Amino acid sequence: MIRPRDETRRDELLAAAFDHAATHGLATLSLRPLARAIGTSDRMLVHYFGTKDELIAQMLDRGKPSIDGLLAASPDLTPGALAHHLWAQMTGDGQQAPRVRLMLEAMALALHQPTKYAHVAATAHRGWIEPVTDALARALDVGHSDAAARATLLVSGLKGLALDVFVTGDRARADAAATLLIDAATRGQ
Amino acid sequence: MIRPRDETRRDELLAAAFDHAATHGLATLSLRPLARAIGTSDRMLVHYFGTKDELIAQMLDRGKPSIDGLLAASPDLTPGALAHHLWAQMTGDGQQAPRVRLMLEAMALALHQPTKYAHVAATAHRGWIEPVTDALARALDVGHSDAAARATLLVSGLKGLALDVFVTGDRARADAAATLLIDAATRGQ
DNA sequence: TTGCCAATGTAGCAGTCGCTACGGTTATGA
DNA sequence: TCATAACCGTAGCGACTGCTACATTGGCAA
Repeated sequence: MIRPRDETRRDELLAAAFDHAATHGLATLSLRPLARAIGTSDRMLVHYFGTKDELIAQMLDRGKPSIDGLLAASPDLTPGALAHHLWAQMTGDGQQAPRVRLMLEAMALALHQPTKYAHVAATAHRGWIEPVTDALARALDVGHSDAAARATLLVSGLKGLALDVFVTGDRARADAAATLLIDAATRGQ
Repeated sequence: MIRPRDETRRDELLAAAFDHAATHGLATLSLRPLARAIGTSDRMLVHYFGTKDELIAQMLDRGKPSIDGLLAASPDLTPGALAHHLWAQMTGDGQQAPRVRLMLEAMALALHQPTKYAHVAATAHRGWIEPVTDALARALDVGHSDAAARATLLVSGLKGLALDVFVTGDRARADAAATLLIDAATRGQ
């Protein structure tokens, strides 16, 4: 190869595209407005990513590891405290909430466009379920299958509650439900 | 008025459009393919409904998944048994599942297109939360606020789990999580 | 230095979008 | 009966879609 690809520029564009999608949504995403917003052209997005679908797949893949940081950042907290922290991050004003919204949108779009979104949505979703399963299995000293059920209750249940709070804005009701859910998922035996 | 509007035809078209949207999704819905599929023309959809957005709003309003029927049909079941029945209906092959999927999609789309979907999504959502709150308050003899938290956990939590099972296909893990969730939501105090 | 190829701009293609203008047909209340 | 408005087909508008062809520039390796 005479001249290597500019991977740095590519990563910059992917990050900017992800941020844009996280705040503006996937369903209405189109190349020209996206490119204009992040300071490039549709021509270049196709140049770096091939197709729009490929760009979306790589964007969603990029947003996946965000839960590892949360789990690793506070290894000494109890599972319950960690889960409450997770819930606060999912529904708060930080940078996690837009990612959660993006994943929820991807999962919902996968319902009727499986070939386009199902794989990336499932991959991204498992990227949350599996680390939480491992963490719960360790912290609660339960079997893998029990831990998987608890992790599913935590991650998917909290996602449903997050959707509720995003749409209805009724935070108090959702907080109470989240507390019930976290108790159930982290209770011994 | 010389000739009255044909409300019958309008209702037929609305029902057919709803069925089509429930199986093919909202995000990619467009007038021409929809019209072709239900035996009319985009011209007539605009004639009867004014705009595409108005058609969508009326479709979602019409197709609110009806939990009332489920609650009224089996008034003698325990809340736990009712909730398991609800879970089976949401994720099964009956006619509730497509409606649930449509509502999930509408809620997800409302995240980033609030003016277009938020009202219908929130309305449909409250149409589930409130009856379940009342039913739980009666059956468990708990206060309204406690019942609201439990109802939220049930309805929104199960929606999150349903999204999980739709996307990952891992029904066993989701069923186990649903059982944990239902226990937590219906346990006495 | 030179030759290759990534990077990037400009135009444009074929298709779809929501929606409308126009005109003809049909049913119905007056 | 007849005027009027609903009904409905055909055609098309302007905007947008993902994507591509073509040309030019510029940096790196040989």
